[in-house]
Amino acid sequence: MPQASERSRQSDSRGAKTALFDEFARLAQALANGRRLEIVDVLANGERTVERLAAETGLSVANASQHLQVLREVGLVRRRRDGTRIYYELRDAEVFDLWRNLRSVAAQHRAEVSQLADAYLGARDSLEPVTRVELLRRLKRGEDVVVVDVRPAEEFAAGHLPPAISIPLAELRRRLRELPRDKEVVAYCRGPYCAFAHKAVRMLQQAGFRARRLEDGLPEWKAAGLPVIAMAQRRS
Amino acid sequence: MPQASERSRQSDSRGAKTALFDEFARLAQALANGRRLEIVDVLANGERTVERLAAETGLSVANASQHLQVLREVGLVRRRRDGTRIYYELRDAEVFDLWRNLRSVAAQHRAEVSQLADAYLGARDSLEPVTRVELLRRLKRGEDVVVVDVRPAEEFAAGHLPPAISIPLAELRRRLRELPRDKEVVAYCRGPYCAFAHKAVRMLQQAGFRARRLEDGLPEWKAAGLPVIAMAQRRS
DNA sequence: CTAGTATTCAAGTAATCGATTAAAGACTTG
DNA sequence: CAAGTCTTTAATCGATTACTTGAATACTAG
Repeated sequence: MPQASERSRQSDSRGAKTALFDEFARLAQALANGRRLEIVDVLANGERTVERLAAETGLSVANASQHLQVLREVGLVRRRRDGTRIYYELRDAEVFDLWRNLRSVAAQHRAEVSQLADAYLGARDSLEPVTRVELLRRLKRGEDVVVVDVRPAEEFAAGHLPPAISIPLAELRRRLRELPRDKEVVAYCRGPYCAFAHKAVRMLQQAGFRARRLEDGLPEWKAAGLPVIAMAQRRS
Repeated sequence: MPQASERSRQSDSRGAKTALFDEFARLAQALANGRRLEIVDVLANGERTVERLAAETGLSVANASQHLQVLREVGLVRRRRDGTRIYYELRDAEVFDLWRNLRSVAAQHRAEVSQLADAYLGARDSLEPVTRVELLRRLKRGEDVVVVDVRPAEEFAAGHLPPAISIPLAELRRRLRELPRDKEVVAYCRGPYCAFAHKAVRMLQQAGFRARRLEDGLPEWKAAGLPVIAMAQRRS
């Protein structure tokens, strides 16, 4: 944006309008990077240190830190210090709404997105995912459903569905015996573009379980105003 | 984004995730420019030709066209041809939601935005704006309110509040006599970051009218599911 | 205070972006 | 089909972006 700074400096009416809309654009600019969006998607599940974010997104620590500065400058995330490490989190629920709105529009209007989603998440679900409403109804009726949170244990601790048990995807294979074969297993993770639950359901189905995926993840559940349980916070 | 294209080309799991989130980012990228956001804001009020958009945003026609291609490539706008000219419009209501969400987050978290908004729109309203709910209540009660749409006549024709009369800002000064002095005048335009209604209210107040601004514009009214009247379409 | 860990900053480089200008396309009208 | 209008494309150039590497900063523990 070559002239942007020049035009923004003006103070007449057009210049003021330009400057105002450039400011809105700066926010979009902060979201205009796939790695930053991955970071936002992870942070929607709870705060993280720079190092963990870097590990989860496959970025170098320095690079992750730089991305976090970009998000911080526009107010999308905030941080708190705990001893030598720094935890980042989304500024508030509206930031998550924005990310959800963005990906929703992208998914609706861009064929590329659903193709790439299939490529990443695996082919379409063999079974329809369970909707939030359906899950709630079945839980209330006392039907036989087991809800499994397959995210890392830390995220389960930061907040999870009330009836859920925690079996991180990495541990699922060796903890299959903890799951009942006479009930349906419903797995969830970080959201519709997180691969954990997809993988978990495939693994469970191959092992002979009746398993389905919750339509989306914990952040969406929380955003829908449904109850979430958090465990006692760990401070280093 | 130097490596983006390389990484996107991979087909392993990380590469697939990278490609997927890069695709989301492409949408944000399209919004990451102040001029394109101005275009979106105008288009929320109805379709426009390239030439008109260029005039309204102060861009050259070629430049406006290029921005429109960017928006079109990601599916934010679509176009229809009418003889020699081409009309662009927002793809659907969700695109407007996204823009609104973006500017809402920006306004909430960034002090710069409200400063720049004041600089562009003039100091804070001397009177609180009228909320949609309040206006509806007063209209239903038959209280004395006159609603004025101060946008260009074309936009009024494309859709307006049922009780509104059209007096484009440019004509307001010489059409003051059409407005009653014993009623309150409520002016609206394109939205909270459009200067028309602000200017109209200042002009009216200086001319001795009781005038206030509707809290935001027609697109938000429509998005709230409230009734909108459109006049017969003009085809070239 | 020193060593150690976590995070941020700074410099360098390849890729991308945005505006201008000029030329080419697309369609209508005579 | 030729002239005219509206729109798009191509080429160019300065500015910005993202990642890497290496060094600086901030804090804790001993």
